[in-house]
Amino acid sequence: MNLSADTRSRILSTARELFHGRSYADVGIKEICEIARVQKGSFYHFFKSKQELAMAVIDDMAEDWAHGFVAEAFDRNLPPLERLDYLIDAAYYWQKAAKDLEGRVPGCLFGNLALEVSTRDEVIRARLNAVFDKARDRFLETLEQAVDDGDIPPLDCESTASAMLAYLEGMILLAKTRNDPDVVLKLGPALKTIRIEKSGAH
Amino acid sequence: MNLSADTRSRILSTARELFHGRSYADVGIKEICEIARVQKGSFYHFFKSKQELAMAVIDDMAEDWAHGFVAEAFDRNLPPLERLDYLIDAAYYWQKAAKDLEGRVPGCLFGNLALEVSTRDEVIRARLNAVFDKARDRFLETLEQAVDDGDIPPLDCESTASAMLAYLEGMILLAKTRNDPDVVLKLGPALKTIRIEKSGAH
DNA sequence: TGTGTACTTGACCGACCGGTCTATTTATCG
DNA sequence: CGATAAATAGACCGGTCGGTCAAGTACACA
Repeated sequence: MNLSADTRSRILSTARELFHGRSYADVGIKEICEIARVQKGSFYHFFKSKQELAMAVIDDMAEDWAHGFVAEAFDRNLPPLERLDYLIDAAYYWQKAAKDLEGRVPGCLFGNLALEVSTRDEVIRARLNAVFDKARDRFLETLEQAVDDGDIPPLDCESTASAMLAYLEGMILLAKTRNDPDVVLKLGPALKTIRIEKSGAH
Repeated sequence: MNLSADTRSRILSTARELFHGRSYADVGIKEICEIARVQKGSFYHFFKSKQELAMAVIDDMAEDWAHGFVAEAFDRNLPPLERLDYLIDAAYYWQKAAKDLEGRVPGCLFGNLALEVSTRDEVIRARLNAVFDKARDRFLETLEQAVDDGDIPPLDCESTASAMLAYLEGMILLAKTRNDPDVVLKLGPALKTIRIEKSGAH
């Protein structure tokens, strides 16, 4: 059980790194196995297909996110608007660290997979969609508290939360295309300016 | 010359549709040739590699963009802020039409390619970067005029222009992941709220 | 009419893809 | 110990990938 659990997690983390650093289609199972020092038979003992591996990778990373820097950034003890600053910082340092290490800004694994795979694989698309929904909920609760605290005038919290998520992904997309993590730092401040008014009151 | 030019453009438009609707890696040269009714030898007479085809597709679409709906949306005779509304509308109808036709929101070809390919292919990445730079310039001139006209208070036009581009791409990414073009419509209004202050005056 | 060039044809190539299969080793537990 | 199942090993499979090539056809201009 111990050894096998280790094998599985070695596959998982290797796949995660490779998918994130390159792309889903570009990384083959053979390569994953070689780097994880696992044989193909073992691989298919734990994952019945590449698609299932992708799902596991998504879940794994979503889990890490939820308990990692996202949890920190969206710390409820922080003033709501300050959380957004933390988030930008975290996103920046993450991309920066990856670039310093690998030479390339890898972007957001979820965004990458979404654009690469979601027209071709409905199952993966749905999973990514769920991850984005959870991320949006973090923005949502932050916005609601900010409104409650009087930090910002009332607005359509749900739409604005989605808009902020979109902006975050857009920034990272641009940073990846420019291969420059500083994009996140430079564009970050605009996150807090994003507003969608309540549809009733315009 | 006429016949061959037709062959080339048939390859180009077929590849464009397929790349946009699915992904770069998922579409093979064989399939492109079959749909374009062209033999492989002819294909390699016009394009010396799949990479070169991708470059041509990017240029082709960027050209169409520049003279198509982007030119209309960024019409200098329109009030600056109104142009942004046009842009959102155009983006929405485009995604909507594609979904009605194919059942899937295809997203933005440039964004799709950027996230799929830019960690692996420096040449394509650079080209996509140039396309984004041009798009940002459209936002830039719009913002500068809006400031000149007194429509909005002075701000860091360049950063804000990039931020708006990021937001546009982010919206489309989300719309694609949700497979719902309405996302663009719902999140569109926030585009105009995006602001990055001049770094001197904060 | 001959000749060079642009274009087309489609068979062919080695490499690699995701995935299968059988045999064998290792851990678990009575 | 013996039995059962979990895990590993790695050869193997059909199919597809991007790309090549030799042979042919169509058309320019002399």
